[in-house]
Amino acid sequence: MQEQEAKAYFSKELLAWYRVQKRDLPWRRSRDPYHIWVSEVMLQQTRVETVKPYFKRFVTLFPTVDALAKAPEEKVLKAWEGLGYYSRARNLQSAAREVSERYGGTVPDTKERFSELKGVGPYTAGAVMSIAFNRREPAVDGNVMRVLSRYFCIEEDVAKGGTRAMMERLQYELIPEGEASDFNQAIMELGALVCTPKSPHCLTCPVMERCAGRLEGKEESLPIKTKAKPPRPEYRACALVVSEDGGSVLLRKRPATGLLADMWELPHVEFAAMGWPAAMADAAVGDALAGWLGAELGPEASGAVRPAEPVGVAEHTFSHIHWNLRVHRLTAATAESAPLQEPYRWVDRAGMEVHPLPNVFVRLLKAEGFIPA
DNA sequence: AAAGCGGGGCC
DNA sequence: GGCCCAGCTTT
Repeated sequence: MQEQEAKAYFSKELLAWYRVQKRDLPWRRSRDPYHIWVSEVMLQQTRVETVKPYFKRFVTLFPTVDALAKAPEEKVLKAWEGLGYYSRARNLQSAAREVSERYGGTVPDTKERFSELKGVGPYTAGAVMSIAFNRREPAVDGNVMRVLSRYFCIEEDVAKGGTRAMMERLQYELIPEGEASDFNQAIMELGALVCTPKSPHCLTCPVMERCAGRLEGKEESLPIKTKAKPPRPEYRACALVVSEDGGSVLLRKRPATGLLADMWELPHVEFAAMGWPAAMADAAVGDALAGWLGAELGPEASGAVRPAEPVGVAEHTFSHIHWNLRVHRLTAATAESAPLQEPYRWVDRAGMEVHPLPNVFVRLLKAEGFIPA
């Protein structure tokens, strides 16, 4: 049957190509399932080049499951700072604690057990089980969806759950006996290096001859995916409060759930939540922000917060929200005269090392000279 | 099934 | 400036 031949051809040629072309990546130098696991979590929605330095630093700081389990959460988040999707880090540490307690620090080697851990979904479970233990499990990510939808000319919407399940069955059939680790890495490698989202390099593709999408002239239009909604705008006033001696800045810790959970940030507030007009002039924003922050900090500090000057506008786009931050420098009484209560804290330059900040605030503090560029 | 959840690279 | 990406969790 022709389809069986197309499958056997795909598996054989892809594996041969991978043996020659595979990249030397930091996590491929380790056989430690924990290291493979860390790399797979970091690689969720994140490019290889971005992950490389984070991975090296992370496994140096936390070389074993037990080391990660014992570490303070702030240190883990700090090691993740700038990578985004911070729940990945918190879930990974939670899972490490589970493995440490229930399995004595040994990573489970079955998909059933491993999948019970926090932050481990179908992709990560399949990836770690196949790559680290050579188990025959599919691991369908964006690369695999793209490669399979093109090679087999699958025109179903890859955002649908049913399509994903079909891809998993297909990938499972394609895995040659005893070759799950290399084959799964090979198909992802092809997606990363050759079968790229835009302008795929078909002429150097090891399976071009029998690629149905290519033969139909659809390699650029596959995979078919429904578009994401545009992010909704949020207009916010943001306070850059530097202490009187210039050595500290006022930060606050975010709640343990939701956007940027457990991260630190400059205090800010949404215009709409305060009933402020979005088109408010700078002077009015400074006054309103000072009044709001004074109330936030409590009676002792109230009235001690005063507007200084507008700094400018910082913008930051998340996958679902677009922040427009009107940043103002403010002055405030410092620790001695007005003790702060949580979640607020004065943090000096050295203290920045233990306070994980989202990138938008790191950039802001660098631009204002508080963090060295 | 849809929405929430970051950030950077690429065209 | 828009689009895309080595996903998981919650609702």
